[in-house]
Amino acid sequence: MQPARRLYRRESEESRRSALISATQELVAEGGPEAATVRAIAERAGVTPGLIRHYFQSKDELTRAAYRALMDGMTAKGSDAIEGVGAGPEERLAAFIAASLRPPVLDAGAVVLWAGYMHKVRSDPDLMAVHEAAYLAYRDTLQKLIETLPRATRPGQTRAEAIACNALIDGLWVEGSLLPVTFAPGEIITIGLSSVSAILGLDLMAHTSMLPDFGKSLP
Amino acid sequence: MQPARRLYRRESEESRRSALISATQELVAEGGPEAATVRAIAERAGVTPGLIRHYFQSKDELTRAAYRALMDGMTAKGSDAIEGVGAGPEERLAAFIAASLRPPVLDAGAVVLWAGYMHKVRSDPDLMAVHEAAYLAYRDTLQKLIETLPRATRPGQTRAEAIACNALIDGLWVEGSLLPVTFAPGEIITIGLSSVSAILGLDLMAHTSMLPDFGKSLP
DNA sequence: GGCATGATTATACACGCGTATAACAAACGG
DNA sequence: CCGTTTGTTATACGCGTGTATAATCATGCC
Repeated sequence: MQPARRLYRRESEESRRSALISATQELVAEGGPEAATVRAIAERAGVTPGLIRHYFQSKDELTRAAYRALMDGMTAKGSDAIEGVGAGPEERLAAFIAASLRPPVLDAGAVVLWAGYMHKVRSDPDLMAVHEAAYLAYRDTLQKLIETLPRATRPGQTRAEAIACNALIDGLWVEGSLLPVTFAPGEIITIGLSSVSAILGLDLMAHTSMLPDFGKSLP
Repeated sequence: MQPARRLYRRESEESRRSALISATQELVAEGGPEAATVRAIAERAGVTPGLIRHYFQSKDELTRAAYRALMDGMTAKGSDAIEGVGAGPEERLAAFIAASLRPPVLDAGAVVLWAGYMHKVRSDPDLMAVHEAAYLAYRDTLQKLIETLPRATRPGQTRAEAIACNALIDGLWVEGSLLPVTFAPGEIITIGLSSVSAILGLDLMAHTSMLPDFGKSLP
């Protein structure tokens, strides 16, 4: 009497791939890259290890797919934030910034996941291209939002401003996620909005009325 | 005739420990955390693997020591930058910022090293304390520099400004290191200085005359 | 200059990793 | 309802990992 062979259901290629990618992301976010072993990923995704090699040529390919999905998801969340919001340029910019500095984007797991892939990004040209595309897409969205503001600008000015605002948001994203205890609730968003305001020479804080979670949180 | 036993010299505990720590940092910077195996570290440090356990109770302890050394070194380089420079508050602040956005601090290896430890920082309370101390020390230096500026300030203002400037510098540090090709030489420093200027309401670019590598690099 | 000390090397072990391949069974067409 | 296909499981292999322990020899002391 040996243990019965495990029962299973056949599923679509798409659902299996996304389950494996999600499992990989979760494990890296929780325990760093070394926690995302083939066996752990399979268990998390509810399959046996061998199946990974049926959908991905190697573990490395799964890793790349997971990174691509991460970056796509993060830029998508930023774009979503400016979809439903009102037409005023300041409101749209404020919503975009706030969305990047609030869960689920502002999240320690996301930062650890992002950081865990960093060295692979530098050594793998394929991942480097993904990273660069995502970074430039985010920055470009930011720059376009900045260019719609009612201001007079010098040539080249908005590029520098977009780089600066992007860096500011990135830095707040990392620190706010890693040391949440150090900051009061909403403080990260407030600092982000007022600093971007200073860089661009306007007042985004006056356009936050329709932002969620923004009652009276200024420290 | 078997191969002769390897010759060696006895060295001080301090030199062996620092050699092992440096080897660890180099390997993580070059190939990520998984490249820093016990055997690779030993080879890089010019010893055999067993010696690591003679100076560190476990590989994990060596890892922690390497992270501590990294953070201490980075904050020290920032402090160094404001030592020799002139007494003007703006000049000192500008020198501090520029030093953080230039090699050897602005360096892809350093970013990869920093990122490689991130998940351990989150899971190990000891490393978390090191991270928090280093972050707050850096931010505090920044805040003190800001407070010496000739300006009128509201209570709590400089804290928020220090957080913002710190985040901006961090973001530029990461992006400038990871995508150096995307930026013109000196562009990162220029953007850092002018953005901090905007946040603080002054003009640091007028106080960069004694900065190295700052001839005519404004894009 | 021989001897004790312990820094350093050498060897071995158990374990987990990614990978390869064979056995099985769930779904589908006839 | 049987046969084929192929998604899925099961098993095994080789390798590299961190660790433990024994052997050795460089060094300082008397």
